[in-house]
Amino acid sequence: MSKDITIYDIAEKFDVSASTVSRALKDHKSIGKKTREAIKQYASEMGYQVNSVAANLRSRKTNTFGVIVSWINRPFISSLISGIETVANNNGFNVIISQTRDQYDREVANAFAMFQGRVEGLIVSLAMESVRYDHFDQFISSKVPLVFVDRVPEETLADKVIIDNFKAGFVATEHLIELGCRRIAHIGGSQSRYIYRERQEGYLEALRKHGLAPDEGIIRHTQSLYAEEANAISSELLELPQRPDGFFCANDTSAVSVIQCARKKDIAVPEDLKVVGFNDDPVATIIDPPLTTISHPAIRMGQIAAEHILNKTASKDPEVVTLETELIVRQSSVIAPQNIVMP
Amino acid sequence: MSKDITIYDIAEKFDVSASTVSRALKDHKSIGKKTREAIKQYASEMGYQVNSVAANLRSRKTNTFGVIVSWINRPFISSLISGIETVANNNGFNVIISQTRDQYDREVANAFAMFQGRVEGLIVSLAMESVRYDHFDQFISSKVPLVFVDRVPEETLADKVIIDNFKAGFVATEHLIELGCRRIAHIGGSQSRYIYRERQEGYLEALRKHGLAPDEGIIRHTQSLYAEEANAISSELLELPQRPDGFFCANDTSAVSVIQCARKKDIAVPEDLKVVGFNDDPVATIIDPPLTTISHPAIRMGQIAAEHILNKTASKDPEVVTLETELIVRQSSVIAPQNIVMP
DNA sequence: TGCAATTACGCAATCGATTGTGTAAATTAA
DNA sequence: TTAATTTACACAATCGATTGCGTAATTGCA
Repeated sequence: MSKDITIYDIAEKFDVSASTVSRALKDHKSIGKKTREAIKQYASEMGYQVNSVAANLRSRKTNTFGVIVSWINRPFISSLISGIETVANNNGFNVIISQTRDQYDREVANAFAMFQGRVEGLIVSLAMESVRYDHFDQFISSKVPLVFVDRVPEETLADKVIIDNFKAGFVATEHLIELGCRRIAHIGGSQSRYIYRERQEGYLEALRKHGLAPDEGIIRHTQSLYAEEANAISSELLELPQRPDGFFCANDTSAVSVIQCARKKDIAVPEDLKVVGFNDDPVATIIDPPLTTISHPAIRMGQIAAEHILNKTASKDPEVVTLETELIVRQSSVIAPQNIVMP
Repeated sequence: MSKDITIYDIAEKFDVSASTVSRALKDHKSIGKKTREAIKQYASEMGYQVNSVAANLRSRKTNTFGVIVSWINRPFISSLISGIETVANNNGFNVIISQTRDQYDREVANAFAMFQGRVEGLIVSLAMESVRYDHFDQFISSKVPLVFVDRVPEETLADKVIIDNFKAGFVATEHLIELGCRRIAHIGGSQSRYIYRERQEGYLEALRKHGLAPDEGIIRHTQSLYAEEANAISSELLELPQRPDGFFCANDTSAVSVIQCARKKDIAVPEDLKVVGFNDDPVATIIDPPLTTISHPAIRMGQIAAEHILNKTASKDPEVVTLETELIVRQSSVIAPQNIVMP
């Protein structure tokens, strides 16, 4: 920031006061037409731009949203951010982003930095590790709009935009059962994250409904849902004497690992092993066979979260928005797929 | 932003001046030890946080970087941003992001918004459409550090962090030639983007070096390098009487399209058709056969760009940093791959 | 005890833009 | 022509934090 031109410079030029310039520039009617036009003309010639820092100080606003996510470079997250950015940008807001790398302490640090930065709204998808949420209390008590998305706390501390993870887990699992699977494994995420617990609960409920006994041995949890962990788990499970005939995975990355692992072991998918993932990442249509998975409306989720912040005027009770998902059936579960819209 | 506590509140409490509080809080030695400690103690109890807007106004700084990219939710871009964010965050800077959606007018609008927001540095990856760059002049003339990454203008208006696209295109194509391909098609990006022209030039140079005549009919350009366009092109080219025996694609998305299209037509990859992509997106290892491609150091590129901005003190001449890439050989080009490090 | 050297702070301007209130000058109405 | 309005703008405070300069009070030393 070098020596920019200010309203004082313009005021001096026209031998008027800064307040006149300020008003002229925003077409305030109390400024005479000639003066107004002359000032606007000159300002635009000189490339004047309001100093938003000064304006923000005066107005006590920042026009900025904060976003805290685990990693930006995950398909779901980057689409989420894309949705947030679109809405924010269309409404004159900036978006500042920080990554927790799934670490609790970074989440805390980032939350404080965002608060100090006086963001006018915060959108958060929790770190895998976090089990305490009091670093968000400052937003709530200061009435800064706060929206959790996707990886949300179980308690309703603030607005949430989510999907019905239980139902999705249930639908995915029932789909496998209806296709004849009787021994369905589950690769889940950290059970300290509500969404992964819910997906697992949905899975368990589907087993229960169909009279299948859950087997602790083939229900596994990973720290990160990364390929490495999923590879290790699937290669172990696929060597079991009683090998699973189905997998419900809490994300697509791990589902892809299962398929790749099965191929190495010459296990036919979907004939001998049916796999369902979660998210509908781009890889889902690339893997062979294409992955049956749960669609996850990332962009819309971001848009809705951003809109929630924009519309958050009165401090109403926390609101929970649940978006629809869909089971997208592809060849990793059946030979001739057909989409099933969730009721 | 509600009624936060300010240094004036604290000053009143201790019956000192605001300047004393300000100095005490930053351990200025000219403030007596007792006063200093008492003030700091009280400030932290009250949860005082400096109003960075006010501090920024006074210091004429914003501690903010701007980033302008085409789409956040592309693997390369989101990794780039991840790298930028990491460096910025570690140095106390915020990152604000905007998407051009590959539209020139949005790029212009975003550039002006960033300038008005007084970012202290701007990192840009050009929109596919942009052919004029004068909306960046304001940054240059105001000496706001400006770094172009990846999709850069041909002229060196400002710092650039790039890869050697010509060399990469050359290496990729020569790889195909050495494997016996004699009729190599190219799916390129918009030729108004320098990087895609360079990739194509490298491709052409490899053909030339090996005495192969380029065939305009199998050199195609897409607007977006999206799957749809690439599908149409590859399905057309693979129906040609003189069908190509190799494809060099300017990104992985289109290379994947080629492979999928070939499979539909029962063309064996790599036996009857060898394919090389660009970027090493996650899908490269998921597609079957895994895709031979050019590694693209997205995260490092982002880090370096951010570091450049941090270190930009004197207004030196524009600097160009060229990062190394690597041809990553996988089964889409040879049965038994082996990596080739580019010299 | 007297004077110089510290110590410990306060004052006031500054960073630009904004806005409520006040007031000359110009215009209108009577 | 004079009083009543309007018109068109200036003043000054405000948003919080920062900082150069100045000064009263305390301490040190001879």
